[in-house]
Amino acid sequence: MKKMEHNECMSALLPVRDTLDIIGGKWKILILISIWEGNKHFREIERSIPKLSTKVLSKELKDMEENQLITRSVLNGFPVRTEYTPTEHSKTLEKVILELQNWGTNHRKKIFGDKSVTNNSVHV
Amino acid sequence: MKKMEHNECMSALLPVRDTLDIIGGKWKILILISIWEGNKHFREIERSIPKLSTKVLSKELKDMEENQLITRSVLNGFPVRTEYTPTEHSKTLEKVILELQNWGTNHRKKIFGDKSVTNNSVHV
DNA sequence: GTAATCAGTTACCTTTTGGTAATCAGTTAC
DNA sequence: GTAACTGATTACCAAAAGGTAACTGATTAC
Repeated sequence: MKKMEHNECMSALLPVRDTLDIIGGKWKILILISIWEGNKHFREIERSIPKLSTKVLSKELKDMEENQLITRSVLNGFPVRTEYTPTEHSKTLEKVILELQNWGTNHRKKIFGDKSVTNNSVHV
Repeated sequence: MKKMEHNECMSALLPVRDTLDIIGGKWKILILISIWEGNKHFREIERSIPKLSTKVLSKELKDMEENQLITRSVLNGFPVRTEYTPTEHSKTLEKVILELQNWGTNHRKKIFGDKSVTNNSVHV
């Protein structure tokens, strides 16, 4: 594995910040996955994610469009419909998300799962 | 690559949330790397990261200790010193961080860089 | 005209996160 | 005893993120 270098201000971490800004927050990954799964329309996405409000969804979709994770197109018709579709670029996030998921799973095991815990001095 | 499944509430994403909670925020990764690089003491870590305040550092170190990313030991002596050392478990984050870094770098290229610009015109 | 659907926006509020500055407590050097 | 270093904690603020609920506009169905 590549070794991480330490320069003046660890500017190698700027991209890390970027990524965290783009997929961080409470809803972004949820929304992205919902769209990946085939939900295309605003209300459809909204309904697929419990507790997500229209305001937040609206804002997140804008961010995600800016970051080229989705494209938005308006279909003129009966009740006007918008269609959100994932970009190819968005697919490159799958690997990142799986890595996060993986680590989280192992971390959970590490923290709670080991019943033969060797850690006597756990402080509250 | 493993396919992502969609269940009732996408509970497979709970671990993703965990991970983001643990390494998210403005300072956690910075602090972790500083410690990986060999900074052991409170002031040492503080000084290695510009703009980081004692209050925030103090809080983040506690969180990181709780999450078993570092261990804290107090050495009694002259001016009392504490020593923070990275755990083996923390090392497993390297892969995750590199993945985030990688994606961020490529994303930057995608968004700004398509003119064969490497990294000259990076805006902060 | 009334209701209902789609796709949002707006105003207002609460919670979380981060930042500033002062202070505390212990110890050494002068 | 006063300053300076260590490792913090506390009180007080400011900004960002997130939540609630009402409302706009357009169109279709009744």
